[in-house]
Amino acid sequence: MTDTTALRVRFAPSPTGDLHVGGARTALFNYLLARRTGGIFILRIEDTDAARNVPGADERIMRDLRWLGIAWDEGAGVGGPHGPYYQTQRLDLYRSAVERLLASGKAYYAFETPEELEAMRARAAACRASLRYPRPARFPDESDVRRARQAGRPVVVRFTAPDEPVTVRDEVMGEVTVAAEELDDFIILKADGMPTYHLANVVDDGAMGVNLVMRGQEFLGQTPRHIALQQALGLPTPRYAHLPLILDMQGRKLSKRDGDVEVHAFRRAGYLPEALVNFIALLGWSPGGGREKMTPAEMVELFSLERIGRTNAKFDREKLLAFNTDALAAADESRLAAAFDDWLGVADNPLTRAGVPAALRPALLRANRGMRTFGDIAQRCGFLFINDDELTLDPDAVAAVLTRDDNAGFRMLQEVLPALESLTEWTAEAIDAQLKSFCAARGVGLGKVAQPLRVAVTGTTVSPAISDTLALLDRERTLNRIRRALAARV
RNA sequence: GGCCCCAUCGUCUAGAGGCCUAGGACACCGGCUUUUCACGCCGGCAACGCGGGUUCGAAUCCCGCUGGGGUCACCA
Repeated sequence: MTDTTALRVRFAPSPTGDLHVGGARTALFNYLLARRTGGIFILRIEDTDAARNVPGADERIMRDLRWLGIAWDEGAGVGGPHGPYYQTQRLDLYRSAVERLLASGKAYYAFETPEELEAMRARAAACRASLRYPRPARFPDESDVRRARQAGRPVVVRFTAPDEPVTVRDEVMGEVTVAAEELDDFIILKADGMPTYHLANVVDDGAMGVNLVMRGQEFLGQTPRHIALQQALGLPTPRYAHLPLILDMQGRKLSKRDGDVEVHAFRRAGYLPEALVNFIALLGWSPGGGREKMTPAEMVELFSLERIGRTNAKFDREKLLAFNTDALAAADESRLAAAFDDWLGVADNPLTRAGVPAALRPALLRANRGMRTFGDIAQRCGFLFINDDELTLDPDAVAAVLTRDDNAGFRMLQEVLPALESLTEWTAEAIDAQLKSFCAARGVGLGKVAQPLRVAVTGTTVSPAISDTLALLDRERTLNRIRRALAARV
C-alpha cells in the first residue's frame, strides 16, 4: 500500500464513566501509530446515549489521557478543523445523512415499541434463531409517520441492509466475511432523534477523514454494518485494525469485579503513568525479541500494526506492580518528586489528609526506596502524621517485640534511650552510626535494638529503616515516644 | 443457540519449516543479603490443547475435534 496521505486515526469514547485500561490501550495504540507515521490522532466524544452519559465524564477521560501522556492533535478540548468533536453537537450531520438514505430508499421508518420488539425477539429465540427485522414490502411514508406520532408510537429509522455478503479486510484479524443473512435492518435513528452508534460513528469518521479505524475486537462483528453504511452514503471505507481484548484473570471481559480497572484508580494508588503505559502496551502487542521495558519515545519508534497479536490477554496486576516497582526505582529525583506531588494531589489516605510538607517530601522518598507504589509510603509512614499522645501501640507488636522474654524489648529501650538523648546531630547517618556503635559496645545485633525502637515510635513492626524512621520523626518526637512507651509499661 | 475470532509455561509473550534439548518477563519455589516490610542478588520449577495430514523435517502449513472469547440492543 503506497498511500501517501497521512494517517488519521481516532479514539472515540462515550462519556459513560472513567477511562479504563482497555480504553486506554486503544487510545495508546492509536496515538502510537499516529506518532510513528506522522499522522493525526483525533479524540471524539460519542455522547449520543442521553441516558447513559455521565456529566463530567468527558473531562475525566481527557484528564486521564493527559496523565498517561497520550496527546491528541484534534478533538475535544483542543479543537481542530473538523469540529465540533462531541456528537451531540453534530446532530444536523446525522439527520441529513438519514434524509439522504431515506430519499434513496436505503432506509425506512419503523414504529414498533420496545415491548413489541422484545416479543418478536422472544418468538425468534423460541425457534432458536436471532431476530431479523421483517422489512416491509412497502416503506412507510410521511403520512404513516404522522399517524404513528399521533398514536403515540415511537418513530425510528432503519437501514436496509445489503443483500450481498460483506467482507472486512482487517489488518490484525485478517479477512472476515459476513453473509448477507447475518445482516439485519438495524436502527440508525432512535426515537429520541439521536443517531445510533453505527450511524454517528460512520458519518463522523467520514467527515473527519479518518482513514484507519483501530478499536477493540468487540466491534469486529459490527464492521460489516459500518461498511454497508459507508457504501450507501458514498463514503470511503477506512482501513480497519481490531485489537484483541483485555480480560480479567478469570478470563472474562474486564470489569470492576476484578478490582479497580480505571486509569484514575491506578493514579490514586500510586502508580507511575509511564509504568502503566508500558505495561498495557504489552497487552496484545510486542516489539519482539523479548523486549519489554520501553520509554514512550521507544514505543513510538517500535510500534507497528504488524506486531499486534490476535489473542486476548489477561490483565495481570502482579506484573503491572513489578513494572511500577522498577519504574519507581529507575525514575530520577526530579521525576520522582513530580510524580509524588501529583499523587499527593489525587490520593486519599492518612498522608494526604494530613498534608505532607514540601520540605519533608524528598526525605520521605529517600527513606522509601524499594517501594512498589506511592501507596506504600502511606502504609509505612503513617506514624509521622499521628500526634505523639494519640499513637497507640499494636498489642501484637508489643507482645512480640517489647514484653517478650521478660520485657527484653523494654529493657533495650531503656538502655538505648540515653544514647539517643546524647545525640545532637539528628540525621539518618548520625543515628545509624550511633545505633551501630551502641550495638557493637553491647555485642548485640542491630535487630535487637531496631525492633523495640520501631514499635515504640511507630506502634508497628513495619516502617522504613530504623535510622530513617527516627530521622523522619524528628529528635523530640522520637524521644518523647520512647519515654511514653516506657512509661506505659505495666 | 446462530455467526465471527482465537489457541506456546499459572500470566504477558518471543518464535514467521530445520537456529527450539522452545527464549525473556511476572508470579511461584529454594537460597543469599538483611534492622522490620519491601527492595536487591543467585538458582529452580514450568508451555507448543488433542487427533489427523503435508514435508526428509512442524510450535510454525492444512483439516477435524476440543477449549476459550466476542457478538447477536432505540449501548457504545
